[in-house]
Amino acid sequence: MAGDNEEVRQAVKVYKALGEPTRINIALLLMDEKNLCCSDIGSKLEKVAGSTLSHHLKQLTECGLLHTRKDGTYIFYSIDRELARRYAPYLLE
Amino acid sequence: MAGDNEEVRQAVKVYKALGEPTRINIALLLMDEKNLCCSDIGSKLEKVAGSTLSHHLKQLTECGLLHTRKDGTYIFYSIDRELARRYAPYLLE
DNA sequence: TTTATATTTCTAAATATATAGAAATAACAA
DNA sequence: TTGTTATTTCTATATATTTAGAAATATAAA
Repeated sequence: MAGDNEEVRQAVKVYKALGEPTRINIALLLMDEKNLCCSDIGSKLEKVAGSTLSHHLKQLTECGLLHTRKDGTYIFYSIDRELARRYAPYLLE
Repeated sequence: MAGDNEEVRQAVKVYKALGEPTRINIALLLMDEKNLCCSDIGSKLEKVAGSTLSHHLKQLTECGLLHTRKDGTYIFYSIDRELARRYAPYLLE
């Protein structure tokens, strides 16, 4: 079927990542503020355990939607705007 | 948080619907061919039970991405291109 | 070194989803 | 009416996901 190619597989991953309230909110947060670390993000959401947050950030990163920059103990997350534009430009509004 | 509004809730539903291989393939099929019934779609996918297909079509319809038109025993499905353009213009490529 | 902070990994439990067989419903055809 | 086809709903099961506590890792600060 159509989806047996790499492109569609990535689209599925991206959409699966965005198809969950906490994660789409993380993406929306990062559209506004370009660099936030895990605990910044945690403080802007309501009551999420660190381990849960880490899990969500992993999914968003693994589908290619987030990039990371390590700085000391911190990891700063940012959106791949190119990819957002491609698959979900709705986020850019 | 940001996602506590209707718009974001619909985005989540749409992305959740598209974040699954069978369903994104159904959406892609319907981008090409404007009106297909349940069994047409089934014959273009590989081995899906009717009940499973029905379940997927329900999700795609409930998030607003598909419209239905009943004609006798058949139900014809079509994409809401407006909504696809809004949330996932990637489908239009 | 000891302590504190940021984040991840491990583990387990609760919940959700995908899947399909069987029975039900609906519309048409013979 | 009886039979046939299209689709859905019901039910159950297998699999995946979400969640978070606890332990582990990594870096920096005192």
